[in-house]
Amino acid sequence: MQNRSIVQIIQEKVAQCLASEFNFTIEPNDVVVNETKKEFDGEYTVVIFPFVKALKMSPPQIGEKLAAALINGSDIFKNSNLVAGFLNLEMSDSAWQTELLRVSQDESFGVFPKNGKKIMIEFSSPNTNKPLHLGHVRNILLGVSSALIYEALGYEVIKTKIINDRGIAICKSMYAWEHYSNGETPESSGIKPDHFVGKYYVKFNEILNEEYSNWQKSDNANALIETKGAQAHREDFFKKYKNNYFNEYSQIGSATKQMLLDWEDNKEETIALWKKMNNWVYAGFDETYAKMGVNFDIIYYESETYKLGRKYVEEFVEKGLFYREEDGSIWIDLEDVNLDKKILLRSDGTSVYMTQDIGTAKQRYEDYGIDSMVYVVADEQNYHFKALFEILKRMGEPYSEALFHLSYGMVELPTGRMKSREGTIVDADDLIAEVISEAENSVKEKGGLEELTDDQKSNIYKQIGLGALKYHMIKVNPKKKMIFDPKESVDMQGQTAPYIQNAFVRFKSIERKLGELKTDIDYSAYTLHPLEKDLIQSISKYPEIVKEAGQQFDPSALANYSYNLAKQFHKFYQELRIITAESEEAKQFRIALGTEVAKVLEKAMGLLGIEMPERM
RNA sequence: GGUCUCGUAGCUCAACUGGAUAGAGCAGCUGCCUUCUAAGCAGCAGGUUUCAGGUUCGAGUCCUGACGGGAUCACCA
Repeated sequence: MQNRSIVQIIQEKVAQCLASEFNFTIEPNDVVVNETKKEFDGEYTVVIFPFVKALKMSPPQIGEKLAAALINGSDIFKNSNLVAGFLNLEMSDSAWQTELLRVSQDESFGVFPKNGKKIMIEFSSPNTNKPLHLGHVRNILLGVSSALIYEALGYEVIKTKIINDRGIAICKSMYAWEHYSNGETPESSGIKPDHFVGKYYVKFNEILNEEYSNWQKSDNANALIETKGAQAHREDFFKKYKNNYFNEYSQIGSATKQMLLDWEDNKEETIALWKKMNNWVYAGFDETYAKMGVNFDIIYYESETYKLGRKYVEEFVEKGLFYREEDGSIWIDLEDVNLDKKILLRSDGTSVYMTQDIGTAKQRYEDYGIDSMVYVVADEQNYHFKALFEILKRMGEPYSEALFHLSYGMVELPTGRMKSREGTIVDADDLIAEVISEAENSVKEKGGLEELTDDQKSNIYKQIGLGALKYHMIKVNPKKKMIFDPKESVDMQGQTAPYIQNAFVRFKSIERKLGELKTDIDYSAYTLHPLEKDLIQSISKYPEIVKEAGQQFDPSALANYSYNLAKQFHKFYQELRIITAESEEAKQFRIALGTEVAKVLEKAMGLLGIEMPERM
């Protein structure tokens, strides 16, 4: 990127005038320049209030003098008006022309120079016992777009996921498959392999539930109810007791736990089964990732990282940062920063979640020498990450000031939270298939693509359907929990990706009709329409939006920006002619303007992982 | 109960991080296709920003309290 934007120039002029007229020094960046509200004349507004105190003058006094100085001192201002403490500035046509030219000549507009820094972004991070669902989709979209945004900001980005491939959950699927599948495989059943494994996870729970409800009628259970005095609320009691039952009484529970022990002992056949089933899951996941356009630079497996933190914990006990309880367990006291005492190693010497995360963080730093690290994880883990970051800080890790938890709100349905028990989990593959087929219906109903090949058409269905889904999820500020209405996710009207894509497509359609372009038309004396100024103003601020989206880890800023730009373009398109414009200057100017709008739309949506079709 | 977090139109979301009369979309109602793709445009209607105080030139945004949701407080991950 090169040169200064029109806003930066205004800030500089204001700072200069404040210095020359009032002998007041201010950094140009600190001058507040807003877009002027529609009901006033002008395009940019300088807020005077902040200077009032320092200058000991009233807002009108400052405003009038400043306005006079600005307009006399430069030909970029055409006019001004002062309302209360707001100085509204009307920019000259030549200023807008210059701005459009600047944008169009900047090959890397909105792409910042390489800054030599490495950032690692962890997202997706699934368990291997069931397929991806709606919650993962939000996570993945945030991870992907954050990665793209940081690349545009000049970082070297390393995308990673850590797969939870071990533990009791996967053993459940393994157990159920071993005992109830009759050797069925994804190939033999024709089921997508991750769904296939998920099917056996469900199967396990069915069997467990059956076993449990039988047990509830047993003498054992009755005696237990008696001793706990829970006769009055039996059902409630059993609901809460399920985990205890699994650990203490259940037949398949103990068989599954044995499987986990065998796995830890590296028992050959258990490992073989584990690998077989996990590989099925990975094959399934990869299909889903491919459909969403996701890839990773490095994958970490918990089966490999779960032992990592232990030696550091021991090391820092010696340094006095952690302490050992009498039973041998190791802790850190974080109560002085409003967190609790956290356990870091169990009394039997085995690791907990926190131990692994400490080890993995150090491992990643050793692997890549990263400058910062982002964890895309739902906000239910806020507490955990606060504690983790505090611990790494106290350990004096060099990257500990550059850790960020991209904490996002849970996805809920209009009927409430998704519950596997109630079968309300929205499956990622189903959802993707549905939005694509909805896009297909919509295109066919509308017509106009008949001359394209089947491949081209199916590609367009994907671009529209996936665009709609991705946009629908990413337009919401990540921090907020979102209510996902499946009906609305396939909408193609209003604030949606297809609306934005359509603005792009409309201009592409014009481009195709233009034929050979005359490049020698001089439109520098052309008088701009207000709608054209609006568009230039919007395009101009695109780099700032990218920066903001990155700094705030908020891709929704780009989603909203894209929508507003598309909306302005649709209005422009509706009210002004391009090919049949009133003059050759107008035509050329509008083509130049439309070209830049289309480019920015494509870039902005690109940073959200959304593609633009040429036609739709 | 402790800690954190959220509360904006019937619904889903914005509001440039303290700036002007709080904006969009959906849903509802009116208009606009022999003219560059109507997945569009123009318009109507919809609000005491949960409530009560405070801070200041100025508060949806900051502080205090109340009410109402959510998350979390395991030798689970």
